[in-house]
Amino acid sequence: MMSMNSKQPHFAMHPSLPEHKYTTLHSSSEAIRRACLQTPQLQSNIFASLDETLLARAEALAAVDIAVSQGKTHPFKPDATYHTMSTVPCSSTSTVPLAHHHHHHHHHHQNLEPPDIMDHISSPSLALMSSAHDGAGGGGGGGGGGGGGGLISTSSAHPHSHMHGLGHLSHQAMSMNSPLTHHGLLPAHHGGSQGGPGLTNPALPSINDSDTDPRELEAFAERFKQRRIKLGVTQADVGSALANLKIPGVGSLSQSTICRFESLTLSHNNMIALKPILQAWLEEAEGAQREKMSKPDIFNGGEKKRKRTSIAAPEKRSLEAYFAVQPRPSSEKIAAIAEKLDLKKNVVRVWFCNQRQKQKRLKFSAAH
DNA sequence: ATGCATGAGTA
DNA sequence: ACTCATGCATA
Repeated sequence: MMSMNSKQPHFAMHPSLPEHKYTTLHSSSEAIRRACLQTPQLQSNIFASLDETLLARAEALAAVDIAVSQGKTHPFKPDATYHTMSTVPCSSTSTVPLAHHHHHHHHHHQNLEPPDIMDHISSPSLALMSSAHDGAGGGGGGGGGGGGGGLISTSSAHPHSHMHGLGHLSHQAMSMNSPLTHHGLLPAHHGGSQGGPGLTNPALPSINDSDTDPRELEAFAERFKQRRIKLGVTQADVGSALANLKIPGVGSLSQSTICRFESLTLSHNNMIALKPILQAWLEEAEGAQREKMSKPDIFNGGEKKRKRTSIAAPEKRSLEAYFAVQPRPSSEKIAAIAEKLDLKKNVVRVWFCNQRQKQKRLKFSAAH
C-alpha cells in the first residue's frame, strides 16, 4: 500500500509573462541529463580545459540546438508554472528554526565575465556512464549503532500549512562539520576537529567517526531499507511515523526524504543528521511490530495544487552547457539566459541552485 | 525516484 | 542571492 499524500500548496506568482517555454513533457532527455550529471567532474574538467576554439565550436552547436528547439516547441508557450494557490499563502509553519550553524566561510565569488557567455554553449556529451543509483547501491557491512538523538526544532504538523518535520537541521557547513552537533542543539561536543574522538555524549549516539563515515552511512541506509520493507512500511509511512516518536524537534518527513536517505542522495551532513532519527524509528518499529498506524493526513480544501515546471529538453541542454562554463552566473547572466531560453528568471536561477546541489553531492560521493 | 520549488538562516 | 534541507508533483 503505497500512500500518496497530498498536502499543502505553495504559490508563486508570475510576473505577467504570458509566454513560457516549459512543456510539460520531457522524456528521454532526462535520462541523458542524468547521465551527464553522473560525470560531473569529468565534464567540468573537460570544459575547463577547453580553449576558446573548442568553445566556439560548442557555441555553434548550442545555437543550433536552441534554434531547433524553439522552432519546435514554439508555437506558443504554454506556461506550466502556475502554482496555483488558493487562499492560504502558506506560511511557513514556524517550526522553530533550529539554531543554525554559522560559518562557512567559503564563498566564492562569481566570476564575472563580461558580456557574452551565453552565446557559447557546448553540448554536453553525454552518454558516458549511465545509471548510477537506481536502487541503492550495495554496500558493505558495517554497522552502526547509536540510539536516538534529539534534534531540533519544533514542528507543528498540521493539515493546512506545511509542517516540516524537523527544523531544518542544517548548517551550511562544509562537508566537514558535524551536523547537528554544533549549534548546541544537539549535544555538542566537537573536540576540535571532526575526526576527533573523544567525547561521546551519554544522551545520544555519539557522533563520531563511525557516524560520519560515508561507508557506515551507506551500510546503514541499506540495512534501514531492508528492515523497513520487512516491516511492510512504505517510505511515506516512515516519514509520517517519525512524528509519533515524539523526539523533541523531530516531526514528520516526506517520502522524498526517506527515499533520498535510502538511496544516499542527500548531502553528507543531512545523512548524518537523519541517521539517528531513522535508527530510532527502526528500533521502535521493530520493537512494537504490532501496532502502527498510518496517519491520514489527507485533507484538502479547495486548494489547488501547484504545478511542476518542466523545462524542455533543448532548454535543459542549453542550461547544462551554460553551467559547464559558469556554474554561478550573475543575476544579469541569469536574466540573459532566461530571456534567451524563454524561461522565467527565477526558473533559471533555481535551476542553477539545484544543479549546484546535485553536483556537490555527486562530487562528494565520488570522492568517497 | 526525481525535478523544480520554498524557506530559513547566512553572508 | 546563496546554500542546505525538504517537499510537492510527477515520471
